[in-house]
Amino acid sequence: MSLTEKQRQILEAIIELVRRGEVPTVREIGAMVGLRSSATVQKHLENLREAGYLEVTGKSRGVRLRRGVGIPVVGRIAAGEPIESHDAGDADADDEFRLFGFEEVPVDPGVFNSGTAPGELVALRVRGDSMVGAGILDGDLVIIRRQPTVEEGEIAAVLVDGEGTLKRWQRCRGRGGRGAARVRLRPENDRFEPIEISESGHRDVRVYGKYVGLIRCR
Amino acid sequence: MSLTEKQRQILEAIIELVRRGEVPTVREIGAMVGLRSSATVQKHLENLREAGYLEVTGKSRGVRLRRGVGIPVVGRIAAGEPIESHDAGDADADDEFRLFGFEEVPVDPGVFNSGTAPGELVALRVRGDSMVGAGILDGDLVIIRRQPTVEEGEIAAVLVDGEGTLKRWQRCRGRGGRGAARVRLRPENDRFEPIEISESGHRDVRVYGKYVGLIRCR
DNA sequence: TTGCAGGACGAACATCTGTTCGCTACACTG
DNA sequence: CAGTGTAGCGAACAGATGTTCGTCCTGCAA
Repeated sequence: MSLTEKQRQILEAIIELVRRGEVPTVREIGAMVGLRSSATVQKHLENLREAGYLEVTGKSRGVRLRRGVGIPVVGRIAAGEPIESHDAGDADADDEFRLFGFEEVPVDPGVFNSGTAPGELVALRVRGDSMVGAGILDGDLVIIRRQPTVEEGEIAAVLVDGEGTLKRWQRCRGRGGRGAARVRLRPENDRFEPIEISESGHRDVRVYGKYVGLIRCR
Repeated sequence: MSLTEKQRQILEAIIELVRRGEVPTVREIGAMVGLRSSATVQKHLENLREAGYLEVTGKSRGVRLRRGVGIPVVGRIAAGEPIESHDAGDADADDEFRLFGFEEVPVDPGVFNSGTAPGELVALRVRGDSMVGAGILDGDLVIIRRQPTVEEGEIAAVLVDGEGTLKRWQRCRGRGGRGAARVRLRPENDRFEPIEISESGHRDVRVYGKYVGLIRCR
């Protein structure tokens, strides 16, 4: 059951308005997506409601989002041996995921976004304790800003052969300064060994995003 | 410039409605506080707006709270030697504080409240690293649920002679099982020593609240 | 007493807003 | 071709909603 193009447009318009702190009317939503008749918008709203994306009270400005305002929890990530994260490696499903993930932490993304565009944050549940030295415990929710690279020494969510792990990112040149670049994924726990990977090797290493924050609820 | 009783009532009514996920109208607010005329409510809203508590758009359901929906940051707390927390020991200013604190983390309190009544959570900025063993770092924002006692072994914000510190709470009977009860405040860092206090002694020890969560933004 | 300010009421008004109805257009299917 | 479903438009309507106006009451100071 996927959304039509227009339904997706309307849903995103509502999310955009809500992120601005507004509570839209039917006609305002219509104006956002270029629909002149409130009746047309209403048909779409009804469909979105049936699909479970909205609640509609019937009163004025009665459209309520069921998701899309917090930070989506898109899966789990290993602090230890890499485990599969929800949408790892599935770039196509990614957009859908970020908007309509199964679960969401009702936290204003602005808490973790310093001036960056909204919508690029995801949360991952930590499994394992290889990062306790950085104050990241088993069960914590780490906030990851999606980006393809990170700086030397930053903590990153990294995909190793499609499986996610949370480690400190270090890049070290091979011998002689011109050899194959290497990546070292360093844990923050003496009981774990760093993972070293030659980039020209057979293992696939990709930065999924940068660690920008953490939420713990006990 | 403090609020009149009626203004306070109205402000709290709005906060209550917003916490329920509603966006109130002038008349709905009036109904909450027992005012029959929308004109009366509007005068109060205008005053609250001038006092900086609200924004009013003029459109329908156009009342916006400037604070009161997130978790208030009421001060700093030591993970190390006790330091003064914002409203420590000032029970009278407490209610005002919790509603209208200087700063607020825009986080749904429900994230940290499991079934408990809303409004009793505060956030404190951690200073020091005596709790790194529990994954609580310098600069973290700890979420504290206000309560007068905690269970043995739980982490608590404790007031020692009016100054706040974050430690693991342990109660130990004095010699012979009937001696003066003692309190031990145990840090989670080998470089710090526990604080031991005899309850019958001259030092004032009070639990400020229980550590229920943490937010870190880097 | 007079005057004034705060608080409250009810009525009235102009929009705003959700909703409904009828109509058209297009793509697809039989 | 007729039938069906989706998408769109404009008009109209009833109720919701912010706003304004005039009035009344009470407490307080001059």
